[in-house]
Amino acid sequence: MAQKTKSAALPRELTVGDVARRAGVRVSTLHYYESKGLITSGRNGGNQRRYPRAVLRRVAVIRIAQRAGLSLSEIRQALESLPDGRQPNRRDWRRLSSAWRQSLQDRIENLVKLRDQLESCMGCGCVCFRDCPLHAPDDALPAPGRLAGEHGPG
Amino acid sequence: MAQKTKSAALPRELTVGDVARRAGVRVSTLHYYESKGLITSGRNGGNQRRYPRAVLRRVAVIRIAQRAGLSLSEIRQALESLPDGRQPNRRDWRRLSSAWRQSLQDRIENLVKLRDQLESCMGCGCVCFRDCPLHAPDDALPAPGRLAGEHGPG
DNA sequence: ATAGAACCCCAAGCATGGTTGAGGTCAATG
DNA sequence: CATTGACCTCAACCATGCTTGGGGTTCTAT
Repeated sequence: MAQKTKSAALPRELTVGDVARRAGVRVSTLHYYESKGLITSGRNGGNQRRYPRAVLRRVAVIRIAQRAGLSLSEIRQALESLPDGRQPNRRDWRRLSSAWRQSLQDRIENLVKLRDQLESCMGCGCVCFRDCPLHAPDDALPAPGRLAGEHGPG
Repeated sequence: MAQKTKSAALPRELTVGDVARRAGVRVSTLHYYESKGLITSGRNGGNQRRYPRAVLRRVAVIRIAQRAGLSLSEIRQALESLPDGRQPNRRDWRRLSSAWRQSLQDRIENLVKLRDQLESCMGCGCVCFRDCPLHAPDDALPAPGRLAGEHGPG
């Protein structure tokens, strides 16, 4: 027996159930991430997934990146930039996080701009939104199926 | 003839095409908004939609709210709080914008927190994300089909 | 009067991010 | 050895926010 459902002492390999429980996601989500190339798994004799403990960090990082507003495909691309053979180290993660921090920063700046103009602009009596600083025709709307009031797309 | 495709002088009523052009959205989007109860339209003798000019502001407001991270159903609810008979005035819009500003503010604060913890946390060597301030198990992920890197369920 | 643009409605389709369920296998326990 | 829970795959489904297309009508210009 490798590990129990009720976590035994420091098992070497994790089952999907283990990972799901520890990472706080559903098994179906892990399957989904795998299908999208965000994580990978080994298989045991009976074709069941077995994960190294490092997958926990990986999943955590994926979730964090989602909260930062990245799509799964963006996250996948970023993760692909991690070293191939060896385990990612501190430096590797730090590199990723810097890039993400920047895009997060941009997002924040946009929202702050919006916030600061919101009241004056919606409160004003102007007829013509075309001249309004908030009227951004080609501008980025939330991508369908994403972000949220940091709420939770469904 | 009420108005031309190429805007004549201050037409009283707008066609869908007019609204689409002026508001910078597709006709299909206006149909969609109507189907979701975000806007309404009158009809002419031939069953074609006719809009008062006020719809322009309404659409603009919808777009702004989307950028602020609200879902269409949240926006619809907010718009329903507008006065029924008369045109919304400055005060009405201001009330809406205040509420939205607050939710936008919350969103921003969350993202800032995330940003400030991102580097230290992803860069750190900790094994256990469960103890990490970035590990927010039940926490709000972007709602599927929404927001985006201010990009696009979502 | 007639062509062509613009409009109508409806159903289906797309993308994202998952979840659910059916039908069947594997593994740990008594 | 049998049960039971965990796992497997695959297809279908859900929600959001639209877009596309088909078949038919109405407008506007000439």
